[in-house]
Amino acid sequence: MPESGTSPRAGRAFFAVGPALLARRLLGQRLVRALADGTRLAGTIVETEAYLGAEDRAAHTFGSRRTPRNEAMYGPPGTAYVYFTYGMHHCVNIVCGAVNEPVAVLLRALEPTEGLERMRTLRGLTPDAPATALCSGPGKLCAALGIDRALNEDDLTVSDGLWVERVRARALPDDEVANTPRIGVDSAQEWAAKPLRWYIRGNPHASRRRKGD
DNA sequence: ATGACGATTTACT
DNA sequence: GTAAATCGTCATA
Repeated sequence: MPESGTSPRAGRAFFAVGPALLARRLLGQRLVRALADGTRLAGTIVETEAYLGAEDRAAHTFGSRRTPRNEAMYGPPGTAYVYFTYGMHHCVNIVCGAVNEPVAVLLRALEPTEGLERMRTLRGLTPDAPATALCSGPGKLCAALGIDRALNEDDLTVSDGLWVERVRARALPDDEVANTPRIGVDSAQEWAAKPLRWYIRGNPHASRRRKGD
């Protein structure tokens, strides 16, 4: 596959854990996108959120809701769940847990490492745009990497278009990670306050909207 | 068929 | 800080 000289691709076992654990373990790993023309884009995952499925009022699968849109959430761990929202943005999740357990991790921000010029083009930004403007939010990240619904339901353990590379064998130490409530789920009542968002402390590429960096 | 609503971003007051 | 942009999806009828 197109991975000479790179780190090993994350396989099924890496994703077959609960969403809170996967969200935590994805930090510091590399998300890679191969465009149709072969261009390789990549970035270090610096911000994630866990969505806990049937019990989680903020999740698309709350109450075990199953529709054409969220069908990917019921796929095997390592499946991409890409959805379109607000009439203009895409967001990408990685399904985890067990088969038929609709839980996933939303990828919220990357520190871009490969293909920054192309990312600027895809984002519609000028060549002098700062790197921190490229992937510092779930919608921005998808635009910068050319991720849309064509990738929905892709299996990241074998996909030629999108995968995760394990650039570190162990999770980041706790003192380098911050944990806060999720963004944009204020209407989820008691679930809005649960600390299910993680980001690399002090990293300038994370989205920022709440107090506490 | 209709209407309300987003797991957001950007531009403004 | 507030508001507009913009449209697919889903519940209701």
